Amino acid sequence: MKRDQSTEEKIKAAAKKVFMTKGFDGCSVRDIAKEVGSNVALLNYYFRSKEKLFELIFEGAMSDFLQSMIAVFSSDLSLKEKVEQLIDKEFSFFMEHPELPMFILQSLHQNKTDAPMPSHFLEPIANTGIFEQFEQAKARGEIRDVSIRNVTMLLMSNVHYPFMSKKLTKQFHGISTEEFDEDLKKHKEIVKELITNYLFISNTKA
Amino acid sequence: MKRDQSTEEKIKAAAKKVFMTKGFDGCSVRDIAKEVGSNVALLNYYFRSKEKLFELIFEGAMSDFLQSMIAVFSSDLSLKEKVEQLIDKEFSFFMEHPELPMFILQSLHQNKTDAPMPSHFLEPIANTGIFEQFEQAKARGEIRDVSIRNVTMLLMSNVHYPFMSKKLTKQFHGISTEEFDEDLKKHKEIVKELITNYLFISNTKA
DNA sequence: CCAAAATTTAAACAATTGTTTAATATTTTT
DNA sequence: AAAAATATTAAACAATTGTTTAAATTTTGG
Repeated sequence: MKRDQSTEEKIKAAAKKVFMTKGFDGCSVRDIAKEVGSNVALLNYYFRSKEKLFELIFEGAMSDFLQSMIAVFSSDLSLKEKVEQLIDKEFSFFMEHPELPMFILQSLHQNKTDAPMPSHFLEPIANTGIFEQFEQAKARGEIRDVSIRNVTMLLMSNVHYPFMSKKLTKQFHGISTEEFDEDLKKHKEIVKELITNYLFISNTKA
Repeated sequence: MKRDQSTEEKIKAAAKKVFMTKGFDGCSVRDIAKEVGSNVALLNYYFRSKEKLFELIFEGAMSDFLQSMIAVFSSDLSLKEKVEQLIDKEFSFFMEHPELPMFILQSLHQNKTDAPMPSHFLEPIANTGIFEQFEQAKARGEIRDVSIRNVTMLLMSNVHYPFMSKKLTKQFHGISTEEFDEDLKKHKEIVKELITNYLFISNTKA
């Protein structure tokens, strides 16, 4: 029955590349077919429609997007160490996949996938016990009385946004990609210090 | 010659609305015409092409986007007051125009406008003297030895991102719009405290 | 090796895209 | 009020869109 896995995979890889850079509306199925080096009909043969193919790519991207968190949360580190590791790991992950945050947010923004986030995305995170660890640290007075939702917003803002704003930032300051990458590295360190200093009470003064 | 200003303005308003929500690729000129309640040919009569119309809307959006900063920077407040005011003003501005950050970053991301940012955008900001004020404060040891580029990245991340990530955040935490807006208000206060505490040396301890 | 199944292709489909043309309507100028 | 300029419309344009059809090719299983 199944002859060659690689064609289906080649299409997925091409679709990912094209969708990521141009967005769902910004490309045609022929753009993807050209990237594969093949025919348009082949895409529908394997994936039924452009929309179905996109949903597949999006789900994969969302999975990658959240996956990088889970490894950190699953470890048995202290909360502070987890926060620091999360920032480190997220930055190196997005350094490898800089288009990911924009792709995810843009796709959600334009209702390209209006279904609520499936529980199989969220449950693995909840299962790490990170939320309980957070509440316990709060109960012990180790961290500020701030909601985990606000900490999440803080973390995501500072970790995702820089990768989304590369063009704006470069133009705004008139800097090169190299200078921007330097700023990025420095930003990571600032964010780490900033957030741990804010969140962890006993450590506001070294 | 000019008979009625309102048609041209009506088209601009409709185009702004449609482009903002759907993006350049996500809408057709007929979508805009329908929003105006008129004909497709009329758009090209006034604006020559979809692309030209978009560039106009984009420039206006970018102008609004940067304008809200300039008022704050032009005042004769202290640097700390300016930072606090900037965060306040930016938040209330984006509360009124929540789609703006996503529209700007997405448009730049997809090279919908590849021209470098015109100097008439940047110069008004430089002319406020904010950069000099920053360097002087640094020389006097009032603030940390951190580049203004990194402070900018910090501010933009925390001010823009929350408005871009509304759908992701709501789905992630399974919360309502009202709850999200509450988080937003709290986020603003956190960011203000966080950044001033980090940046201004003498004020790390109240 | 041969038939059946799976894969790949080229071509066609109707619908939609941005733009233009040419005719009609409205306003302005004289 | 006549003429000129401006504004608005409907219709058509070729190109591109996502999808389907049907034929050709390749692979698989007996």
